[in-house]
Amino acid sequence: MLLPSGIRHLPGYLDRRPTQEALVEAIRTVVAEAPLYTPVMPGTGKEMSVRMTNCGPLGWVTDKQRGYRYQQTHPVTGNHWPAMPPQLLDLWSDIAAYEKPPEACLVNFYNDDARMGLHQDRDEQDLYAPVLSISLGNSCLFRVGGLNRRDPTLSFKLSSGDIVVIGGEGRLCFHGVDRIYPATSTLLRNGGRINLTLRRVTP
DNA sequence: GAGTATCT
DNA sequence: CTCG
Repeated sequence: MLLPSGIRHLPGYLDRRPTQEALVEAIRTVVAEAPLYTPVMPGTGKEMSVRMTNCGPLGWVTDKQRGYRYQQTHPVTGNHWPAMPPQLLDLWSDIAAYEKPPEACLVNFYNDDARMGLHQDRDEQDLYAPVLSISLGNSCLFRVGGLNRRDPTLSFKLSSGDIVVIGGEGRLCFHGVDRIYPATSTLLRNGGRINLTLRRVTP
C-alpha cells in the first residue's frame, strides 16, 4: 500500500497507554470549557455526524450561513477557545518540522455511527504547514485519495495512538473516515473515537 | 442516499 | 457531484 507523497502514517506513535490517557484527560478539560457541538454544513444546514470543538487561538467552524472558516470564538458560547494543551505543542515540535506553532486543534468526536465524507483541508491560508492527525479510542477505516475528488482512493485502519501527517504533496489530498469499529479500544469509557487535528492557519 | 456536497 |  503506497500513500500519496507527503502523507505519512505513524502507527502506534503514542505507544504508551498513560500518554494516551493524559491526552484524553487534557481534551476533557478542553471540552469542559468549550463543549462539543454539532456542526452543520453550508447551504443545506444538514447536521454532521461528528461533534466538534477546538482549542488554540483559532478554531475551525462551519454553519449554514457562513460556511467553513476559522474563528477565535466558540460558536455556541461565544468564548475564546481554550489554550492548546502543552502535549500537543510538543507533538507538533517533534513531528511537524515546521517553524511556526500550530494555531488550531480541531477536536472531532466520532460516536460509533459517525463518519466523515471525503474532503480536502483547504480552509487554512498556510498550505505549507502539515496537518497532524492524532487518533484516540476506537479504530477507524481511513480513506485517502488524490487531488481530485474522483481520483482512486486507498483505505487503511487507524488505531488509538496512531498519527497521520498530511503535508507536502499530500496536503490537499481528499481524505475521510468511512467507519468506526466499535469496541476496538478501552481508552474511552463510553466508546467512540476522538481525532485531534493540529493546523497552522495563518502564514 | 450521504457527504466538511457540486465550481473558486 | 461523485461514490459506495
